[in-house]
Amino acid sequence: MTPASAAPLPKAYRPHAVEGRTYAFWEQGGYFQPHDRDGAPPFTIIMPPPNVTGALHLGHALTTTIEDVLCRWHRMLGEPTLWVPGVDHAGIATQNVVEAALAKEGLSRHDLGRDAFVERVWRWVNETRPRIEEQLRLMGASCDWSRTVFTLDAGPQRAVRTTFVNLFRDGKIYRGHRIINWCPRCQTAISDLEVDYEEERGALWYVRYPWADDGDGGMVIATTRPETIVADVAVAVNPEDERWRDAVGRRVRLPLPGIERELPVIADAAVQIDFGSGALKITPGHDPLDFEIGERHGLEAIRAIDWDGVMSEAAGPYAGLDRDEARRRAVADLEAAGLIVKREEYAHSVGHCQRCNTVVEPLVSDQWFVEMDALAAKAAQVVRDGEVRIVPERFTKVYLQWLENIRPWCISRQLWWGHRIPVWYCLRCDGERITVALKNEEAAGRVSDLLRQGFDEAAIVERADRVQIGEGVTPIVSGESEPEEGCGACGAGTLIQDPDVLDTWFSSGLWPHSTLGWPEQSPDLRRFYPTSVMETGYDIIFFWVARMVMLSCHNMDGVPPFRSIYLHGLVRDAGGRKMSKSLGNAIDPLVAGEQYGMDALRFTLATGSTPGNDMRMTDERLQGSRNFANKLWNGARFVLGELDGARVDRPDPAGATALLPEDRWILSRLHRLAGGVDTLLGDFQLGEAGRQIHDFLWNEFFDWYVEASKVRLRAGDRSPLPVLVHVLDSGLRLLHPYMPFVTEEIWQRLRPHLRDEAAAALIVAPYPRGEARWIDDGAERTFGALQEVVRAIRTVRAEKRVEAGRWVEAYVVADHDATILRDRAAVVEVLARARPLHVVSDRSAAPHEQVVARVLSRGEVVLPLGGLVDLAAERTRLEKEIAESEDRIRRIEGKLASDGFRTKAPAEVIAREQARHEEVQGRLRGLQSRLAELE
RNA sequence: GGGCGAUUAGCUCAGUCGGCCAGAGCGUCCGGUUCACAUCCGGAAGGUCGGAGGUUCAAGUCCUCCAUCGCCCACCA
Repeated sequence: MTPASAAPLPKAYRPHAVEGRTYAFWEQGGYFQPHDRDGAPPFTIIMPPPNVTGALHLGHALTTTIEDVLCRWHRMLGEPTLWVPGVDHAGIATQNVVEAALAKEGLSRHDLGRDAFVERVWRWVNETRPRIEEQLRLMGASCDWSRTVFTLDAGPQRAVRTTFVNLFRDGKIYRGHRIINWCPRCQTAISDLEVDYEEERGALWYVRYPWADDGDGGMVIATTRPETIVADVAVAVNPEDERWRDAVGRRVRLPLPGIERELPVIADAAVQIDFGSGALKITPGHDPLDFEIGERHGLEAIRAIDWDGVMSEAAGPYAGLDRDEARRRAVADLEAAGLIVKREEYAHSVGHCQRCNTVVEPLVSDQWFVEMDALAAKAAQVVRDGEVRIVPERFTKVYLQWLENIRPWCISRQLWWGHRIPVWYCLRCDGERITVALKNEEAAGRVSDLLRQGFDEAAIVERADRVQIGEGVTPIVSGESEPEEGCGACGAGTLIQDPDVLDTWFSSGLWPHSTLGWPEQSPDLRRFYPTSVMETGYDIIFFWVARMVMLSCHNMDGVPPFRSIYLHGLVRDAGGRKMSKSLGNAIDPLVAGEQYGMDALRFTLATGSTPGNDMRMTDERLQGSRNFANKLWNGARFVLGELDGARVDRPDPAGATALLPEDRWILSRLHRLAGGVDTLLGDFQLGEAGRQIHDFLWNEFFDWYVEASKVRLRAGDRSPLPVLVHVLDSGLRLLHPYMPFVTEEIWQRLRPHLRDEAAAALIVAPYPRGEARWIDDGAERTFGALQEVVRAIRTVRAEKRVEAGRWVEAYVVADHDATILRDRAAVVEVLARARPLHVVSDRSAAPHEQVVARVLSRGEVVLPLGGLVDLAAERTRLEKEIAESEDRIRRIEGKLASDGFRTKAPAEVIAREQARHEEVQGRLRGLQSRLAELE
């Protein structure tokens, strides 16, 4: 850190010269690590780990800013503060990026084989991960880098396996043959949450299914997916539906040519009577509702669409066609057969893969699931009981409703990048049902066949590239990398691991405890769990937040992972659109930081947002924040310049009488602010707190106190220095969480002037608390009167076009406030450029001719302006003000006269109204007598 | 189909136990080279707080309905 005596401060704040150096100073000082102080309870935030896939965007910047503000605040409050940084391996997203890179070389992941592909991803991750961490450093994130975690590190790996095994043994994880969402492009199952539904214009075809025993009639059935007719196994109607009562039990013929199948008509309450014709074709292989109905009625699920979205052998004449082409052909064939009764334009929502936007195909397959009911009940309970608080509160309802309607979570993904499922199968016991493709297409087939071809078991495991597990295979679940004892059933058979990996969110769900060492009972886990706040965007409340609560409660004996959940909104562009690379409207946080300074970016993000609401980011706002940093810099430059090497004591409340009114005023304002900020930050109202700090520093401290202090300083009186230094020091402390760089830089230069300052750095200097003994209503009122006089004179000057530099004589008629105005006349003179200032107690003591007067709330300002006075204009203005005052008095009197008000309003409010009444009355009298003079 | 949010000055937004004449930044207009700062200083104009009811002594704030925009959830064959 540059010593304070170094080069003089440049005229404008230069972020680049400060940020990197200051961050290094903090990091080397070890301030980012938690330090025990008097056994104070710790403050802990686990950072939502950014994906390794890319650069930080403004959403990350917002997260980082809010969490850093909270951490810096709590650190300055003296709490041992821990902010754990981390990075997420981001299964599908990362695999897609690396596969896209491979595709440019004309390769697929299968050309490389699993091991080589995973190695390639690791190489890429090792390049991008440091970049992301570097970006967090540039933002000023005060997180503990000695504890940084990657979701695929050994610790989290172990946490994932342990959780899987425990849930499996509890019967909460199981392998099931069920319908799932399948992305034909990503070639993997995805969970319900990873499907985005988009409204699409399509068609609803009404198709006649002829009776099996009577070719003329039949049932008319509406469908949006004629290509799935090939996989129909039944037709269902509602048991209450009178129209179809006689149909139940009969059979219809599958209407497409080339497939001979009769479909029983069944009754099921899930069928809606008022939709379409009331009859529903049942395709358990390709529709979730049909699958359920099929389960109830023991129907077969035919898979007519294959993993790649192409019709399978089961589709008969349509086999080999793409599903879209198959639809067109099916419609054409139905039309040709005269079986299309009608076609309606129809808008319905179609599921798309969140990652690649491909239309998702519901398919029946073998996947791993988590049974959620018990986990969800617990997660709901801790929120309902208030053990965990959600901010803003309205998201509580959203959270609870989701948990109450939860369904099993499909956690297996047919990817190579991620946490491998800790399950093995025996080649000897199950070799008839396991299919393996070996690397480089040496061979492929069932294990039993490969063994016959001469591959030994070890070679198959070693060279397995793709593995498919058939039905009925017995899983061997193990928390260790491989069960040493081998197959329990046959004793010694070679094992092959389940090829699937887990949904990324499974490992993310363990984050609050896996980062702290679980399943080890580590010192960090004991000390920092449960964490204090989970801060993230409302868009991942289900994906991540709810799952963290569920899995953490399960693993940590029912103790929820955090006390508060703070949800922020999305950052949008100037037009309110979501920022995205493809729209080209995304502001890169690092570019913004480069341009305006990181403090400016942070301040804009922190003060531009309110809890849970989206915000817009514009260059204008960034400029405003940059200007604020510069204002602070220059204000500090002034104070430091005046100090001239002096050391000062803090103002002493016991000696408060030695302080002048403006001193007591600014100190009172400061403590009022500090008290408010304390409350606001405790309630996660970062934006409001930041704005108040901004307004105090600029509009009160710099605009009024600093200007007022110049009166004494120029007269050689150094008595304002302790107040200037103290308020600047406190302001820097208050602002530090928001604008850490510029405040630390200034503070390091201010520190030598602070007598007995114990803190070595602002980042660990105590945060100001509002102290009641400094609150001074009298000083605030009297200085407020002084401000009113100054403003009145300034307004008159501006209206009358008095040259800015010219001094004018002024009279103030004052009664109550005469003392301060007389004592501090010099301040009024300088701020209003009015000299000499005569403070008189009666209007008659001020001149009447050729003057412009302003009636104040108490008293009057009179400026003898000679030829500038326009009597007619004065009269008009006075009449307008009189009318306003009279109107106001009428309203106040109406209120005071009301029985309801006098009997029901609090005494305090009544007193306030009465005082106001008197004040306006006084003002009105002043206005009237002034008008009378002009007549 | 259900739920949530937004609607306040020309623009972007604050306004969280209902209680001064509803605030800020930007923009606009007028005026400023005062030795911290033109990334600045002083002044001004500009709002029936989306609409209609209601509760209350008192409503931008609470309740009901409506309108427009946006979001989330849902097995819309």
